[in-house]
Amino acid sequence: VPELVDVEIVRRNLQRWMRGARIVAVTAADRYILRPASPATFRHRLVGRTVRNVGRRGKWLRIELDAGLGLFSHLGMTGDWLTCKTDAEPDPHEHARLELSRHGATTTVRYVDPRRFGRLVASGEDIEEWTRLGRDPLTEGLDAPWLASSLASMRRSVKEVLMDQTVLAGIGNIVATEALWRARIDPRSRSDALGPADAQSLVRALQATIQNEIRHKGEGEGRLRIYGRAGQPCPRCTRALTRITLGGRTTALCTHCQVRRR
DNA sequence: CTCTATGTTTAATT
DNA sequence: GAATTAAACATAGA
Repeated sequence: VPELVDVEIVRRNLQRWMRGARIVAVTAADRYILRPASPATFRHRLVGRTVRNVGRRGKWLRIELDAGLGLFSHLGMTGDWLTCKTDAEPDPHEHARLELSRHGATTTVRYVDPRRFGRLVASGEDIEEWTRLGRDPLTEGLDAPWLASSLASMRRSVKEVLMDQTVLAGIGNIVATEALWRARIDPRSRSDALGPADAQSLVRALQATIQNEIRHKGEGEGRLRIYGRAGQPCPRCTRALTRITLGGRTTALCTHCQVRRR
């Protein structure tokens, strides 16, 4: 459940379930996922706190509590927050459960994450992973001159820059792959070889891809044009899509209509 | 059995 | 030193 649009949907759910509620009980024991790693310390920081708001930057969630505390949550590859009945049996991959009370009504939410790449951080101040995030395309918007200067200041491939969370917060492998196809830019192009027109194309492509994700949320993968479709015809020029590895991530592209900038 | 996976960090290699 | 690549983390599914 990992790219920005999915995380935003989780944020809205959490906001609805938790805002204004008091945390009356916490169950959590996974020293790999929790920070601080001590489950007792982690639990004690949360119990008794009231949820003021649920925020998001990129792929990070921040459940804002009273007393200046925050519960930061990254979903990794397979993390998700769900609501369940208070007496529900633990899910096999459940790693945290919060019981909340609001106007006498009880709500239970739980964090489920089969691969356990996610993190839950209970902290009295904003964590570094949060503060060093770059611009969030959904909440802060994008503009071409800013992206152009960001691209020009780096010497990595354009795809790696798009996925750099300190530049753009929330862009993952799917959105980066799709947006570069829409913008007709070869993902291997060095970012400092892109000009203002390329930046403008990319801004539009990113916005279109993200809006398409919002529109088709929960509709499976039919929404994607080239991600995971290597070997199949390019939807634009019908030539077979190629598969490469870039920055350690699988990338689909059309070597015919995505032009490499030099 | 092998390969791959929406993420991120760290170690190793070039 | 910089840049690229591999490995690591855990688990499920094709």
